[in-house]
Formats: sequence, structure tokens, C-alpha cells
Amino acid sequence: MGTLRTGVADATARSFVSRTGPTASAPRIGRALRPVNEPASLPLNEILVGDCIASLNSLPAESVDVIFADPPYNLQLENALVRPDNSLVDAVDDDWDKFASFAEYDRFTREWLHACRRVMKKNATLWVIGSYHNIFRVGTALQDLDFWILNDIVWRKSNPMPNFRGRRFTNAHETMIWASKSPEAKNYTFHYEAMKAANEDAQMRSDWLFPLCTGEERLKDDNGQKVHPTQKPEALLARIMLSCSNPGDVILDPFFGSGTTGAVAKKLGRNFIGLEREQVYAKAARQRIDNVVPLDPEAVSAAPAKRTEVRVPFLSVIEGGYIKAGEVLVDDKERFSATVRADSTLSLSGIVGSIHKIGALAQGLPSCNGWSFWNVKRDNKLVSIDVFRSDIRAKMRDTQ
Amino acid sequence: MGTLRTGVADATARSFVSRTGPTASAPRIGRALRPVNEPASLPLNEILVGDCIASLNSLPAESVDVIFADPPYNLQLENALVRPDNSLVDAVDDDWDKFASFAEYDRFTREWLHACRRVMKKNATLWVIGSYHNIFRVGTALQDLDFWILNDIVWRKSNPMPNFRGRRFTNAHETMIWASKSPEAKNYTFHYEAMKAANEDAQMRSDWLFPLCTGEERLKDDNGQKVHPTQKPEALLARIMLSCSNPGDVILDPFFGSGTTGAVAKKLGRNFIGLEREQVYAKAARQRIDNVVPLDPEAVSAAPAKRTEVRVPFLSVIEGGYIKAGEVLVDDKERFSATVRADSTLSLSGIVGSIHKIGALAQGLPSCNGWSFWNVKRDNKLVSIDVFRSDIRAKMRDTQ
DNA sequence: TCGCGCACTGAATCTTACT
DNA sequence: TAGTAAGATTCAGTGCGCG
Repeated sequence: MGTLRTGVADATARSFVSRTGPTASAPRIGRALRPVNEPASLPLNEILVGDCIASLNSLPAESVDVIFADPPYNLQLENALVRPDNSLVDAVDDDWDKFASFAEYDRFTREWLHACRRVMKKNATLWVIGSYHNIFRVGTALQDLDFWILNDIVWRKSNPMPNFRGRRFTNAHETMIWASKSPEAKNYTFHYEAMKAANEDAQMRSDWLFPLCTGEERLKDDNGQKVHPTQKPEALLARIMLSCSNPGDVILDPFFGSGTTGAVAKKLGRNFIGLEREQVYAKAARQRIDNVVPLDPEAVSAAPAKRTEVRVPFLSVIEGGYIKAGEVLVDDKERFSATVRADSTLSLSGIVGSIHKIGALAQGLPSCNGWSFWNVKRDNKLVSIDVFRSDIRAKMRDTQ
Repeated sequence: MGTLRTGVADATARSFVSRTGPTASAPRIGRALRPVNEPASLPLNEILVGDCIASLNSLPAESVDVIFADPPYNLQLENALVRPDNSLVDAVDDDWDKFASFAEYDRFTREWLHACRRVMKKNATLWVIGSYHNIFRVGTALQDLDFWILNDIVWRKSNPMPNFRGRRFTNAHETMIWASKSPEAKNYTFHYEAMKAANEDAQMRSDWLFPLCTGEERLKDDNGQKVHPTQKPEALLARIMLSCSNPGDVILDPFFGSGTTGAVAKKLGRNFIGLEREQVYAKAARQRIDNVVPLDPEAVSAAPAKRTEVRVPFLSVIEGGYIKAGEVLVDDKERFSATVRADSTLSLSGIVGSIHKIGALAQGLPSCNGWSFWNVKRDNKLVSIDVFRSDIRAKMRDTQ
């Protein structure tokens, strides 16, 4: 396994070095620097522009430690989507995300996965991210190609786009699959202790909470438009690299896009190889990466898990058995009473709504915090429903 | 759609009724009660013992509203799992969870999904739960069979089994796929408003947090051993039924196991059909369900949704004397004004059209909800015309 | 400098009833 | 059944301008 630490490009340099790659289909956008302890043909910390399968086939076999892949999701939008305020959603409608059929998508998927397999070291692992549109195809292909799934990881988005038509649950997560090259490859890298320490000394779970990539981090062009429609947050890549790679490792990304993998690799003292079809993305990524200042090697430690006070649905109070459907809630002075329904809405004089809405309605106020307004009788005493929320939060705290 | 409410078995009765089913392979463990307004061959609130595909094929086509399926996971533990203290983990190693290959599992999956499809009503939906061992196979099969995925839902476990070897992330979730019968079936049941009210008046997301089924809820046999290795929590099924079904609906579960689907269906005033291969599970489930006390019907009905309210023509507002022909409507900020004509159309700069059309035109947008856009002046304050619609609807309700 | 209000945005398979 | 009109529908932010 490579232990290189100096191959990462100097952060102060800005010059672009475009060179002829090993095949005509894969010109390199890279730095002239080349570490001496890796095969000459391994284009470390470079971006190969061209078809990812041709580029993969140009690389030496068993040469990379980790692959992170963010392939096209094969979204199938039927019509334009407008928000309630009638503005148009800037959806992904790029050519690279269009496939004629599931069969074609499967063929494409199996091809790039097969090519990835060849360049993976024996104990290398592979990450693929996707949504329900494509992730089941990817998972099936992985299993058919004899990859061995280690985990599926859920990226829970703290700020997902809402469902504007109210016809589904908010699509608030994406799924990543983490797999080794084969069931026999047992000696893959996994920093269990670091992950546990990062998670308040509890094992790191398979559900991770991160915000979308927005604000400063989001790459914009000269017109202020986003450079890439699906730029991933650096925190996501950082947790992957910290848990599953070592400084000096080679991280390959066959769908490099805006170069998040490269930026995080450089920051964390890893080497990257980026494959990207679109010249415009590759160029933006190169510039982005050249601006990254690597962390001090000592500082390259696991990022702590994010912890905030979570929202508890009132439904959880019923689901947790604290209050039963059909019970009656009253306010402090027992002037108002409402019946709890199975779906956790309250019913008062035939009107149905949330604990907050009905609390407001009872008092004739524009708003009301139902948690502090409503009580339930226990042993002939009033107990605030907020007590149950606190209890649920205490139990959840370990699982954040 | 069935509206049966009385077919749910009497909670005080305890007797088992085993009968000969429609095929030799599907003897019924059911109640003698049979609602009169459903086809004679629909075995409501019964458990059919036998091969699930044979049982499915014995049911009439297009007869169920929701299917919840918890198929075998095809777990692939190579060796016995031992805890750090050397105790043996009681993992799933039952015969019904063994498949020789992915191909065999796929064949099985496609077969039962195809049989499910036939018994689904046009706007029925299907839920399948699984883990990374099988869910990718299931999702691929669903898409190949032309089901239309609406969401993938993550069940986050608040108390998952830890990873004992420290070689992976804690497997802390399972995945559910929610799908309609085809892309064209748009009128599936989804109680958006109820879910939103249940979740602090914010849209219900695709990640749900529940504890595992433990304690009192977990079914035990006479020796104190768990009856079924993968009993699902009732809260999970309750959220599914509350969001995606109505009282009286028929919920089918082709892998009934310990009968959680039946228990929750009865509690929430839904009908169930359970299919189960193992006599011992069916018997335990029957007993469990007979002990369930249904909730009061008031507590389980769907909260009223705006989109199900009757349409009120704007003309009714004029006819009701709320607004007089010739009056002027304005928007929130009084940037636009339009005159009400006697036939309830608006006139703005010589153009005449509905409240919606003129609202859209004024803003230069493709569409507009005139009810929320326009206001009228009363006592020098703006009053939304939607207030008048609400009033008309309230009066209509009283006279029903 | 701070707070407030408003505009804008993010991998999205996003309506329904009537003629 | 296809076309048209009614009308229902958003959360957690970031960033900017104004007072």
C-alpha cells in the first residue's frame, strides 16, 4: 500500500499542466509532479478527460485503494416542476443523465463497474452513491459482479428540497453502497476506532446526517451559476476517506464532476485520480483543487458527528406508547380538551389538525406551541406532553 | 373500494376457525365472519396457510388496496456470529431464508411480485422492506416489472444490534420501497396532510426513526423464545397504513409471519389478508390478532384534506352576497386590481377571465390560484376571497 | 453593526376533475 | 381518452438590501 505524503500538489501553485495521456481519449489535466514510489503510468493527482471506461482501461491493474463513484442517476422527469410560488425548479436535465432504458443503464453500469474492479487493489473498497432511481440497479450489478457489500449508508439531508405537490414523502436521503472487491477480501481498511471516537464513543452508524452542498462551498461560474448540478458536500467525502483510507492512499473517482473527491483527498493527504468526460467540469475541478490547502498531517483526524436538537414528531409519542389514540388532551386550566387520533392529529369540535394548530384554534390565537400547551391526565394529575418528547429525545441522543 | 368497517373480528372472541381454502395449498385460518359487500372469494381478515404464490393466484384480480411484504432477506452469514463475550448471536438461519444463488432469489422475487401485481387494484400501492442483502434485487425486479417507485423509505433503528467485530459501520437501518402499480396510476392514496400534521406541520420525510420490536410487543412462545426472528414493530406498519390507506381498505401481506400487519390493520379499522407458509407462525399470528382491540372509528379516519373538499365556483361568492358585481379585487400588495363582473369573471385592462387566469396574467405567470391571490377591501382592510369560500363550505357542511 | 424582510435555491421519476 | 381548466402546493437555508 502506498504511503506517499508528498505527492499532493503544492497549494500555492496555480499553473495548469495539460498533457497527452496514455490514450488519445484521456488527455490529462494534471500537475507535473510525480511521486517516485508509484508506477510511472499512474497519473496521481491528475484529471483524465475522456470516456471513463477507456481511462480506467489505461490504468495499471490493482493500483488504487478506494474508488468513489457518483454515476448518473438516470432521473426520469416527465414534466417541468414548478414551486408553489410558480418559480421553476432547475432540475437535472443534462444529456449525460439520459438513458434509453433500464437495459441500457444496466449495460453502462456493469461496464464501468467491471473496469473499476480491475484497477482495485486486492483489499481496495468501492463506494457508489445514488438515489432510488438507480441505486437498485447498481446494487444488483455489484452483487452479480461478485463485489461484496459491506454496508449501505444513508446520507440523510438536513435541508432537502421539499415535495412541492404533496403527493409523496419528502425525498430526504441518498444511498451509498460500500463494497469490497470480493467476499474473500477481508483485510480492507476501516478505521473503526476513529469512527467510534468521532461519534461520541458509540459505533458509527449506517445513517449519516449532512446538509447539501450550498453557500461558499458550492462552485459557481462567472455568471454566478452552479458549475455542476450535483456537487456533493465535502463532509460526505471526508467521512468516507477518514473511515476507509490512509494518508497517501490512491482514491479514484470515475465521475469526477466538480472534483469534490480531489479537493478532499488533497486536504486529507490522499492522492486522487479523477476521470471526467466534460472538459468544462475538469477545468473547474482543477482550479478548485489547486486552491485547496492540505491540512497538517497531524490534523487529519475523523470529523465529529453533527449533533443538534432534533425535531420530534408528535406521532412518535403515540408510536412510543406514551399516549394512546383516543385519549384526551387538556390545557393547563382544563378549559379545552381535544381527542388524540391514531395519526397523531387532534380533533376538537369536529376540526382536525396538529397539536399546534388545534392549540391555536382553541385559544383563538394565530399560533401555539402544542408541546407546552397540551397535557394528559395520569393518576389524576396533569402531565405535559413535552415530558414525553424529552424522554424520546434522551433515547434518540445515542442514535443521532 | 370496500368501505367495510364491521368485518374486523370481534376482539373478545378467541376461537380458531381452520377451514379448507380455495386450493389445497392454502387452508384458511380465519374467522367465520364474512362481510357481505366483498366478493365471496376474498378471505378478509383470514390467514391463508401455504405457498404464497399459490394463495395469491387463488385471489380475485384487482382486489386489494395495499400490499406490505417482508420477504426473506437472503442473508449470507458464512459462519456463526459470536459476540465479544463469546455468546452466540441468534441470527436468522431458517430454511425459508436460504437461496442457492442470486438467480434463484431473483426468480422467487419476480414470481411473488408478479402474483402480487395481479391482485392489486389499479391505484393500489405496494411496500417491500429489506436490507442490503436483498433490497437491490427487489428494487430492480420492481422496476423491471413496470412498478413505479414513489419513495424509498429508510427505517432508522434507534436500538440496532451493534457490529460485534468492529469491521463495518453499525447496520442501523432497513430500506422500504413504496411503489404504485404503474407510472400511470397517479391516484394512489397518500394522506399528505395527516403526515404533515403528525410531523410538527412539516412534510414527513423519507427517513423514519423507530426502535426495534422488543419487550411486551415481541411475541414469545411458551418457552420464552421469540416466535419469529424478524418481527416488525407495529409503529412501522401503523405509519404505513395511516399514510397510504383508508379505514375499510384491504391490506395484504404475502409473508405474514407473526402477523404485525394483521394486528395493526385490525387496530386501525382496516381489513387484512395474511399469507403464511408456516403453520406455527400462522397460529401465533391468529391468536395475537384475536387479542387486538380496534380503536374507535373516529380516531382512525383520515384527516380531511383540502383537495378532497368540494369545489366552490367563484360565482357562489357573488350569489351569496359576499362580493357585489362591480367591486374591485386587489392582490396582497395592491399592485394589481381587477373588477368583478356579474358572471364572476374578472376584468383587468380590458381582458376578461377567471380569477385564476387574470391572476396569472397580472403576474406574468403560467398559473395562479385566484382564491389565495385576490382580496377585497372591507373596513379599509384586505380580506382574502378565500375567507368567503371557507364560509360557504361551512354552510354547505351544515346542510348536508 | 444588527435585525428584518424578501428573493432565491437544492439529483424530483411531484395533480385532478370535467368535458 | 385526450384536452382543458381549476386550483393545490415548500423546508432549510443563503445572500442581499434597507433602515
